[in-house]
Amino acid sequence: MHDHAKGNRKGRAGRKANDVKADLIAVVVAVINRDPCVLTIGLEAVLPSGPFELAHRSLQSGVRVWVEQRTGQPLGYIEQLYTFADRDRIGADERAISISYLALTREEDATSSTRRCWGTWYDYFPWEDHRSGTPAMVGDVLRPRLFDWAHNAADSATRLERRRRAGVAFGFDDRAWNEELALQRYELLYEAGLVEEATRDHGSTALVSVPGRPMIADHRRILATGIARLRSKIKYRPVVFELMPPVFTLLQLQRTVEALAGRLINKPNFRRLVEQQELVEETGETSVETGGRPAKLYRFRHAVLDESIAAGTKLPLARG
Amino acid sequence: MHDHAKGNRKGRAGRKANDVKADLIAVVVAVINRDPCVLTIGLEAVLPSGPFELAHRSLQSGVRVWVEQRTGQPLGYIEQLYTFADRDRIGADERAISISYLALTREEDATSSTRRCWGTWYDYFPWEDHRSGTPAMVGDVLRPRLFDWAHNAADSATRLERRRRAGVAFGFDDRAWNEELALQRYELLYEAGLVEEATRDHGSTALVSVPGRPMIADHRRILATGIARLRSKIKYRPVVFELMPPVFTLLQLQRTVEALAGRLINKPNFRRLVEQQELVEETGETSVETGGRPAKLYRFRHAVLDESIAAGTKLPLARG
DNA sequence: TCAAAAGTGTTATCCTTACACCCATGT
DNA sequence: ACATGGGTGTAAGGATAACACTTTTGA
Repeated sequence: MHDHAKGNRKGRAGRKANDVKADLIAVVVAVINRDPCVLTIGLEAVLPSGPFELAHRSLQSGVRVWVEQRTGQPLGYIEQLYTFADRDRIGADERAISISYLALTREEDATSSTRRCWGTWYDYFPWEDHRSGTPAMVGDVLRPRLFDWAHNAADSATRLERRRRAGVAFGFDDRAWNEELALQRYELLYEAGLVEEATRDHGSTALVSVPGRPMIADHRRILATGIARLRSKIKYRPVVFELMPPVFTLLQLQRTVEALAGRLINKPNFRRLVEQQELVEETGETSVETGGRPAKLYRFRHAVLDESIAAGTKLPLARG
Repeated sequence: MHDHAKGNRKGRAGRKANDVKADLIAVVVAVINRDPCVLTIGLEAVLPSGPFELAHRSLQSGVRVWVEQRTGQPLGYIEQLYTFADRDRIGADERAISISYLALTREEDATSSTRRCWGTWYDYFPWEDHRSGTPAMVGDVLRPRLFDWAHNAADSATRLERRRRAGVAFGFDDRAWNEELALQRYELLYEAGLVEEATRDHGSTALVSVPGRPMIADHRRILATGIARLRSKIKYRPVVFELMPPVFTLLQLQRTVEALAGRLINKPNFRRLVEQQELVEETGETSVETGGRPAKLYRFRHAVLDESIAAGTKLPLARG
């Protein structure tokens, strides 16, 4: 969708002062060995990207071209994440716009090219993995640092506000952890000056950063946006299957969802959920896997993509 | 969010062949007299828009500037909708990118400027208003035309596929109507050549269009995107209040939601839903309105924006 | 007195949640 | 035997949906 033509545009004059550079940038995700991985290029923490060019048929196909050229990784599902503009740079006569995309794929080729570099996203966001309980660093490091930050605010209204925001984002003060708030958490840490990018951007070096690998420019924020979007999307649209092999067991499926969500889920209930929504069908085969009773193998029912597009109604409609 | 700076960019060379023009374009919504209205400029069916300029602090502030300059309408809530590129135009050496936004506001000023022009969005999408039952045109016009289109497909697989897509989008064949599919419906009609924009874009004049006012360029598709987004969003985020006066009755609130959703909702259940989620609080006053018993007046509890950010969990978490 | 809108209650049903428990295989 | 993972059952609690009914005003 969003790919058919725009009509009836007035002819344009030549390039003008307000023209901008448009960059395409991709968060490419695969789950490898129960770890949610993101594709970076070279040895640096850099997301694959490139300029949008005349030759590209559309923005999406531009993303495909760049990623496949630079990493050799073919992409499956793609969706747009967000578009943002550079902040003014003094003396610059041009600005750049970044259009970010989320892409899902499978790493099948064991021959990991040097161009292709997969890394767990929890290297960048160690506070996001709650599969073995809340990480110690959340209580030991983030909580005191964030509370300090709150406490150092100028007025008491701001102090309370910061406390509350930290509490909501990280589940302090008896609040529940919400895995979908990945972006808010990163932005809060940035605002509090607790990630390297913040001190780097502002030229200050005062605060010691919190654990978690930084990325170039604002790539870590884009990655956080992708994680948040994916964690929210798996709940109402069957996108997980883009990350699965053609045939899989229900536990493999569960582990994949757990990897993305960063939390453990209840096995019996998860199975019922999947079966009840008729997302999968048995292949008839069973797997001869590591340890335990052989598991039935399933495949994704591609038909569900057509069928319902799950209503998702929350409105109490009349005379139903 | 998404407004802090990008760091460490390499210096850029001067303008290059791949630079593009970036347009900002806004779907500005208000509900006036129980009708969901969209802001257009002049007498034409044109959404307010303008180029992104060096002077703008960010994309969002650029949208605010343009809309307020062109229409005098102050904007409240704003969110990004989608970014897309023009299709190649033969011989063009430049392309344009459109970044579209959804904005919510209230029309308070009864002195409707000539610059400001509000029109029901159901003028553009008459098939979307199901508040008085399914519009006759859906069964009388759209259904036969879409079935013809399906029937005229080259192969039988495509015929079936088209039938199914039409059925899902418009609720044919005993399917339920889903108000969130506004964009799919428009795109289906475009693909079937049943809206003016389609024949205009392809230079053909063969088919007679279906009722519904066309817009310039692809503005109608952008509007459909905004409608779909808003219809989906009101279900899980309290954005309706951006469209309400500071103080209102529960029935006014219900009518506003109904206007947006294009369907009637059940009064008692709606009230419970609102009260249960503690979205509003009584002002203590009652309204002396048109006909019937005086209604309690409510105001939005802005606190809810902070509090929960409603989990929206669909995963069966373990040992919760 | 009636129309119109405000507001309350009650029930059946479904979905989610939380457990408890048994099955099949390899070592 | 037991560890590991596969797989089923069930009962409590909450949310939703459907509908019936009472209250308060103005014309």
